[in-house]
Amino acid sequence: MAATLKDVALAAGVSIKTVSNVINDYEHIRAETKQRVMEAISELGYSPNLSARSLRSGRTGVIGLAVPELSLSYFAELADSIIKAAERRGLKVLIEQTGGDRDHELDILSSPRLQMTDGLLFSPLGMSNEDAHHLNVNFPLVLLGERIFGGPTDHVTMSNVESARAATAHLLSKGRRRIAVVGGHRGEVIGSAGLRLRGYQLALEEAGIPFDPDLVAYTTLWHRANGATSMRELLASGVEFDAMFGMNDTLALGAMRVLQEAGRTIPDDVAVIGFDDLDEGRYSLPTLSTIDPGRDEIADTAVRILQERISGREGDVPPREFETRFQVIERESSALRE
Amino acid sequence: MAATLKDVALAAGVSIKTVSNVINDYEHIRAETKQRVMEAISELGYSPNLSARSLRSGRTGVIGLAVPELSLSYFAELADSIIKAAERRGLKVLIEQTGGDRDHELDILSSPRLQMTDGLLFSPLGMSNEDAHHLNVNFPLVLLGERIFGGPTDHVTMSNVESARAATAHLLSKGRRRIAVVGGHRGEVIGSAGLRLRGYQLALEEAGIPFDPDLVAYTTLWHRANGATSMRELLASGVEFDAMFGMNDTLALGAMRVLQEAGRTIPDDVAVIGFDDLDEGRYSLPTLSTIDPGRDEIADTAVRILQERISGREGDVPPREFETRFQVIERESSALRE
DNA sequence: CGCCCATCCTACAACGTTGTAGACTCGCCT
DNA sequence: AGGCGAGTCTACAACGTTGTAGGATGGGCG
Repeated sequence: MAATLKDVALAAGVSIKTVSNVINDYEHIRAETKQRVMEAISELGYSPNLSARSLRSGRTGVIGLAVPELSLSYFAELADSIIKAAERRGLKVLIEQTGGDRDHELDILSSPRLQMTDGLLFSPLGMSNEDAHHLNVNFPLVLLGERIFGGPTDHVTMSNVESARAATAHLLSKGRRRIAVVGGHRGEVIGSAGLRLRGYQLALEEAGIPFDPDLVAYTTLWHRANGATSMRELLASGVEFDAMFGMNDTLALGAMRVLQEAGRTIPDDVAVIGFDDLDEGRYSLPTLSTIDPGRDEIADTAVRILQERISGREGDVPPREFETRFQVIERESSALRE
Repeated sequence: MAATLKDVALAAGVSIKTVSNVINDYEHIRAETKQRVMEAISELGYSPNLSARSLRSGRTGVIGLAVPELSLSYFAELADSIIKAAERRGLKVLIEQTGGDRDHELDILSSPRLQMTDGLLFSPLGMSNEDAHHLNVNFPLVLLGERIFGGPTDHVTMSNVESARAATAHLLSKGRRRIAVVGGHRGEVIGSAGLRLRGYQLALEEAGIPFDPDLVAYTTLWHRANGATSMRELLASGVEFDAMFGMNDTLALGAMRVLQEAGRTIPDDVAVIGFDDLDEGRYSLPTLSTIDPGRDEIADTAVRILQERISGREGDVPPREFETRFQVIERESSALRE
């Protein structure tokens, strides 16, 4: 059906290798020959068979991206950034959803299906630091996220502790002293929840405010529903607070909704800040203060170093850690006179 | 590096074709031989080279999905559903972002890069009905969305007219008579905006209410910002209305936010309904009434018929149109005594 | 004049897989 | 006994591409 090098070669009266050379911009070709080949190519509508090319070269030009779910806005926006970054580097992205499930994640690391790709950007949620050794795979892998640190691969992550500290400090700077936290994971030390909670505690410590465990609401997932439920629990518990730090924007928005239902005014009664800088927070009522974790920078760095590993130039460079710059974004939900 | 059939064959003391047969579950193999091969396979950690396989078979097991942007929640949730539907059928999904740009869209239809896939799910935004002939491509293609009707390919779409009519009828049933519309596209007949506006008009007609052009706010894109801007314009224009139909949830949420800023109570002053059933609308304040367009059904149907076309069993079946079932979902933003 | 080198092109093999054709062994039927 | 079909396995070619080795031509230089 589709034209091959052979067809073009026949039409142009040259060998297939010459056609291949034309396509690959080989230098030493007579202008006239080149022209003739080009004409044959466009006449036959030839375009190279990528499977064959990749069989020969060992490269597919495709990278895999494994995330929990695209319906979680954070990962949708991350995927968006990554696809754009990959496009700038001539790569395509194949997306795999793990559902945040550990078994599914481990599956992907060992699955042969992934061989249609040159490397993998991997953002686990179910795996924990003890699973780090599973990252020892024989294909290029760049780890994203906050579940595993010190693993055997390159790792790109946001500055969780620092930025959570800045978020908390921001609320403190508004005169708030009783800051609730929504989204903790019980017992977690490493992982977004653990790290961000640590940042929160550090900020309190700096301000000389004792940590009150009753102010922390724990959730399993970080969906809107969990934010809502957590906030209901906090309110029911009767604990007092004048601010809230949502471990991500989605949680914060879910919680904010419940706060308002309960008649609390934001930011006057409760000042709120989230984390992730989702587009959604720009149009909520009130607009949501947040941490911009530098998503584009994460995407760009991740794709760049994955490509470096794929090209093999860095063969024996030891695993590297990258932390991106963050920024506190003040919007209405925390806009109080300082 | 990686083991090949040859290595396995050598280790098991059989021909490579026998190994291939074992892998492909060929019937007539002695149990003992099979066992020996299996052992060699797991010992060497062999897994088939998909590029070679796809060169031989002409299939990659990957389908493409071209959408405007994943950061638009609707497309993120659509992609989520499609990836899941594809997984159920043993397919992987490669995602391409067009930015809703016509040139980029046309590019994809002619691009050789797509040859790493067996077929394409294509959701254009920039192309219009006059571009329909560009869909005449030599690879399996299933069209999604509302930009092009009657094109040369299979098409899966939601019931735009019917569901917009139902949405409008819902507001009418709440006693509302002046229903503003946010998200019109000037002059558009075909396309989500055109069709949904038509549904709106049909509902009015049925209720014997004259159509007032001043109630329609036009936008270019359907982002939150556009919903917000449109609503500001409507308010500034001084036109009176007691309800609003947002052509999608994102617009509705952006507009709702402005309405509330302006001191209007929802749903008492203005009843609101959107379109898409985004997760976000479940946790907004107030929660957003909407149309569930049957996203999972769209995804499932689209992947199914694409796979049918890929398998070629339907060689000469003419292009088919599929319309999914929709549902009106009433939430707080339109919850009035009837 | 003869040699060498650059230019331009070609033949062939190889990447790892699967389809095709066929070899060989049995047991069973005629 | 001979033939036939089913079961088991193998050799070979082919998918479309690119790397390698090398052939042919012509110009420059000793």
